[in-house]
Amino acid sequence: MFVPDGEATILHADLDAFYASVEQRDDPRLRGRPVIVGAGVVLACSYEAKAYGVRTAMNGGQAYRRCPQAIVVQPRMSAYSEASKAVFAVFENTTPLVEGLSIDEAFLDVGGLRKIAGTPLEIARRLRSEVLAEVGLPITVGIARTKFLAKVASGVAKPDGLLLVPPDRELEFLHPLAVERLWGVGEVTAEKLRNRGLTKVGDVAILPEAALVAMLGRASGRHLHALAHNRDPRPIEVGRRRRSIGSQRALGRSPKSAETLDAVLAGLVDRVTRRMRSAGRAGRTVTLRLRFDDFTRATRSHTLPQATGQTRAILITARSLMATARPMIEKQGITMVGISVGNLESEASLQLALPFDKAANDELDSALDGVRDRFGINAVTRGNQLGRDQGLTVPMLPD
DNA sequence: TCTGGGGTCCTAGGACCC
DNA sequence: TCTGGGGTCCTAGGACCC
Repeated sequence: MFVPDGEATILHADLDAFYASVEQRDDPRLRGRPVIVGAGVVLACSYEAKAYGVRTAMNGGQAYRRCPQAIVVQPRMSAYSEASKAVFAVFENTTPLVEGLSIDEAFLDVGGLRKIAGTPLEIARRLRSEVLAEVGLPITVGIARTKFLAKVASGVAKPDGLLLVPPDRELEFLHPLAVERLWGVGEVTAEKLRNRGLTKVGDVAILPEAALVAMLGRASGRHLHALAHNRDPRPIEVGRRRRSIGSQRALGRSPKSAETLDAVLAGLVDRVTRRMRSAGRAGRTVTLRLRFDDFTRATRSHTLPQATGQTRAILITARSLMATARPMIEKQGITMVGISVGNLESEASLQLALPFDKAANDELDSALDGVRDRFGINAVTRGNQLGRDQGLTVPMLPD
């Protein structure tokens, strides 16, 4: 039996049904009951709702048919972000080696803490009880020798679980699992594998790397081959920074005038640039994202010579991208518009190159407030089936 | 009433430079 | 007349994740 070097010292900590758990924590009437967070689409659902077949990203009508008695609540993003900060404080208190993956999950390396804090298993047990005691949320922890395996372990252990994969039993654990358990295998890849009779990780592990590369492309093939053989040398990366900041908005199916689209665009740019400035980031590449009636998508992007966080510069760029996309929009009917800014730099480097003109920017911000008021784009509400059935009107824009 | 909103990474072709 | 190889950046599209 192959026994890899090293010990299982990587923890993957993942909050269970995060948004829904925060709602149940804050409203005792929701505890023990099926809870759905989200308006037109399920952003999160409690395990009680999952038992009825409700899933994240399911549309509202479908969720309602599966679980009519579910309680639907509007998302409260600020509450989630606060809860996330509190949980990450517990992580940081456990070890300095924390790599955040998203609002509700992180890797922690607890190797080297044995003398002062105990074994990884002991540390994980304590972490779970501290998160519960201090933040009031259930959290699942997977422990393994690699990041990938720790994440698979927490996925298997959910909800409210703890699972350690001993280094001498890794393949025994991994190979019977469904390929969908592998990080990076979604619907499309799973279907390609299924078509060739590959449903378990062990099935994939039998194939030579070249066969997987031919099937899935170079990066995906190599990635999958490595994971199926349990190779994942990536260390914990502390202090990763975001590479883009964006905002998007669904528009419904009715036709949009050019003025309405421009107001929506201005609102999105305004929101994105405010977030950039408060994060102290500036960016060079502006991307316009569009979705059409038939759910096809398109992007148009432009890279500026200098990074900026100014509303005016980003808006001018966004407008010209929109102009190039005009014929497509008229032909296909637009249902979603988004703006994101990438190639981010920190604002400190920006200050050297391009002084920030606060007065001009504030002036533009207030002009944009006027645009928003005129078109009411932040006040738009659109009732939906779930909301109406609950006697609620669910706003499309929580802000 | 089918279809949020926030991200990451990879691929592939073309422009451009050396 | 024919004709390198390598590298970087930009743009557009696509898969995937939470």
